[in-house]
Amino acid sequence: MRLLLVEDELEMATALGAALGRYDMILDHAPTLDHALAALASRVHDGIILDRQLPDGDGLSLIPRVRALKSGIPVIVLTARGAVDERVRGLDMGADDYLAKPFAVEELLARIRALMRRSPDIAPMTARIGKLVFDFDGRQAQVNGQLLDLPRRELLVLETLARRQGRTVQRSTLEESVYGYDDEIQSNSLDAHVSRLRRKLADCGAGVEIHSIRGVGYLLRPSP
Amino acid sequence: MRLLLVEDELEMATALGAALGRYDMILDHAPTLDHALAALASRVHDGIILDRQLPDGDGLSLIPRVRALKSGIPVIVLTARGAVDERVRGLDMGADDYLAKPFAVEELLARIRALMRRSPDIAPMTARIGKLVFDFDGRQAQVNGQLLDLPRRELLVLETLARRQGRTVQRSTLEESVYGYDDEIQSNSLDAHVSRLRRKLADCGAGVEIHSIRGVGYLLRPSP
DNA sequence: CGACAAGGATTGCAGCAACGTTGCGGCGCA
DNA sequence: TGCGCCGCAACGTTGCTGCAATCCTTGTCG
Repeated sequence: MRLLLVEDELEMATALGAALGRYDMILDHAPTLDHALAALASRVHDGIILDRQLPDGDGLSLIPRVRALKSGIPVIVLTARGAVDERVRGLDMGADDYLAKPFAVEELLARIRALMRRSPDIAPMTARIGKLVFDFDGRQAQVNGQLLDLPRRELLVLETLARRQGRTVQRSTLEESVYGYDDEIQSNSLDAHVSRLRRKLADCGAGVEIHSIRGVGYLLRPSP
Repeated sequence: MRLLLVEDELEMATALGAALGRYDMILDHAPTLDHALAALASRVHDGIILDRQLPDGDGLSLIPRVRALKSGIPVIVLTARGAVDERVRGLDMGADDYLAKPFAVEELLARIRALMRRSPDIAPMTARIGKLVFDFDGRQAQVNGQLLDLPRRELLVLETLARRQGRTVQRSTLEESVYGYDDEIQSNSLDAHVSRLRRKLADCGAGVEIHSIRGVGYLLRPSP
C-alpha cells in the first residue's frame, strides 16, 4: 500500500514514514500543494494523509482536485485546528476522516486500516518480498497466487518476519510473538520452526530467505 | 436515511433523535444488544451508531453479528472510554469510525455524511467461488442456478466464509458469527457444521472446498 | 594455523492437541 | 406427531510441535 503525505513539517513526515514502514506501507512525501498535485498525477497512491496548514494554501483545497483526478481515493485530514466546525467543514469538503494533532500513530494506522477495508479496489494490507506475498489481514502467505499452507507456529514466524521485512528481528521478539509471554520454551523449537519454514519457502521458490544474524536474530529478505 | 442507535441512556437517544430529525433522518433506538439484533433483522437501516457500555455487554461484540447480517452497513462507535488503544481496538473490530464522548452532534452528523458518501459502492452483493454463488442480500447459496437448501447454522458458516473468500477466517471469528456473543458453545459443534456443510458442497459439485488451517481456522476456496 | 567453544541448522521421533466423522437424543416447528 | 435441525459426545485420524541428538558454521585464542 502506498500513501501520499501532504505535510510541510519534515519532522512529522520522517516519523510517520518510519511508523508506516513498519507495516509495509510506502509513504511518499509532498511538502506543498503543488508537489502533491504533481505526485498525484502518477496515480499510484492508495490514500492521502493531508495536513491543512501548508505554505501555499489550505490543504482542504486539494480535495476537490483529488476527487477530479481519482474519485474514490480515501483522504484523511490532519490538523492542529481542533475546533468542531473545522472538522465538520473538512468532512463536508469530502474528507473521509479527520484527526486532530497531536494524535497517536496507532490511531492513525487503525483509521487507515478502517478506510482501506472499505475501498474495494485497493489491495489488502500485504507485504511483498520476492515472490512472496503476505496478507496480514487474512493471515496467510501466497507465492504466485498459490496459498502457502503453513501450520500455526510457522505462520507466526513468517508473519513477524514479514512485518519487519528487511530489518532484523531479535530472537526474543520472535519468541514472544510465536509463543505467548506465558508459554515457556525450553529448547531450540524456534530454530526448528525456522528451519522447516526455510525448507517450505525454498521448495516453492518464494524468492525469499530467512537470514540469520548470529547472536541477534533473523531477518527476512529477497534471495540474491 | 434511517439509522439505528444502540445506546442505553434515554436522554442521549432523544437528544440525538431530535438533532437527526432536523436533517430528515430517522433514528431507531435500541437500548440493548438484544433489541439491536432484533431491530437489525428488519434490514431497513443504513447505518449504526453504537455505544459500548450496554446493560447486556460490550457494544463491540455486535459488530461481527452486524457484518454477518448485512455486510457493508457503516458502524460508528461512541464511547466514554477515550483511550487510544480502545479506539484502535474498536476500529480493528470492524467499526468505520470511533467518536469519544462528549462529542458535538454536528461532528457526528458530518462523520455520518462522510460514511454515507462512501457506502453505496462497497461490499458486493454476491460472491462467486467456483460454481458457488452466494447472495448476501437474499442470504442464499446457489450452484448452477440451483438453490442450496441449508439449515441456519450451516448457512451462517458459509456466509461468513464467503464474505472473506480466499482469506483465512479465524475459528473464534467464525464462532462469533455463527453463535452469538451470548450463546455459549461447549463442544465441537462448529466442526460438525463444517463437516456437514462440506458434504453438501461436495455432493452438489459446487467446485469449492472448505480448507482447514490447523490451529487457526478455515478458508473457502475453489477446489483444485 | 589448528583446536576449541558457542551458537545455529537439521532431522527423527513420540506425544498429544486439534480436527473429522458419526450417531443419538432433545427440542422446536409445522 | 413426525420431521429435521442442532448440540453433544465418543472415537478415529492427522500432523503439528517440542525435544534432543547430531552435524555444521563461525569466531576466538593460544
